[in-house]
Amino acid sequence: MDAKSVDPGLCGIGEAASRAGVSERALRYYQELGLLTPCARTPGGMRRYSEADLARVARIRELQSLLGLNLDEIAVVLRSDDRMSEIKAAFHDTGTGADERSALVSESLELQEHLVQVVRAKKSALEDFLSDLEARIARIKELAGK
Amino acid sequence: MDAKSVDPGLCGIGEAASRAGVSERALRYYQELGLLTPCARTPGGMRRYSEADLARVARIRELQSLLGLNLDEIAVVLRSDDRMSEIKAAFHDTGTGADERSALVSESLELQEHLVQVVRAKKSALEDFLSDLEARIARIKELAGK
DNA sequence: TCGCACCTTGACGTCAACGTCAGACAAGGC
DNA sequence: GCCTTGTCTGACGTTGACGTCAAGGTGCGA
Repeated sequence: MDAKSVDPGLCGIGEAASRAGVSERALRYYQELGLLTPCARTPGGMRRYSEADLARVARIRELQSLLGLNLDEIAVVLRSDDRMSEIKAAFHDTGTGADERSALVSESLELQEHLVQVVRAKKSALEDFLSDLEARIARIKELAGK
Repeated sequence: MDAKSVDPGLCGIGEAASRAGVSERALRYYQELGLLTPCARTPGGMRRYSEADLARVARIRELQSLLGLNLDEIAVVLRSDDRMSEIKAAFHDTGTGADERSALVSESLELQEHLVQVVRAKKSALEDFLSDLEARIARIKELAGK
């Protein structure tokens, strides 16, 4: 092991925060809630974040701002995601029982499809809102004369 | 005035709250922030809400949940709405100067068009999110075998 | 090995958007 | 007039999502 002990592609909490556009406190808070555990620590105990970790932060922010979910609800979604990649990783593993596995898959599927319903509802509500807004604008322009 | 002194179509804060799907406290709070002043009070000082008031509450909730605006931002939007109806009402009134009026109109127009930009951005972000979600689901279904 | 920037874990503070409670007044049927 | 139910105005409490310190450890170039 003559390579640097610090893996390349991993960064500290400061850079992670600025690259993800959140505060360091937010990252520690997400960890507190079990939303995001940095992929590694240095021997001295300092957090190291990977690209995947940063992507996860982006997902969290998206679920927050786009769907208006709170962090507890986001935890549910993320945990389901994690189960899925777990299953995908161990897909050919005979260790996990087939029925148990399919139960997890269908559970996850259900959650994702529920999420789709939520997003679709939000989207159509947004479209209604948008056409209403445009009607308003048309009336204002009309009022503005010519 | 032999009619009941309480106008029909107006309701107290309790009914207003339950019909609007919010708490009484929320209605009082919106009033505190200048978002929604009930159209009338009884001689004894009790709030009376009209249908228009209830529609305004619905608008507030829409701006909150759909666009994720906070109540201060919502206040700006609503105030602009109010200015517009004011202007529409006094459109043929010679009292308001033409230049002042057109200034208000274009100011309001600007705000509404900014809002449209926000909504469009949100909508397209939501569409991206949705197609991502559907791709996920497809993969899960594939994984689920047949 | 020193220095300094970066990081650690508590622990308390903050802000928005209400929730909740107390004590008193209002409305309307009997 | 009385009683019940609804509502009033403060005023303090709560919750989520962090912000902000304090007191100390870590990493690493000079």
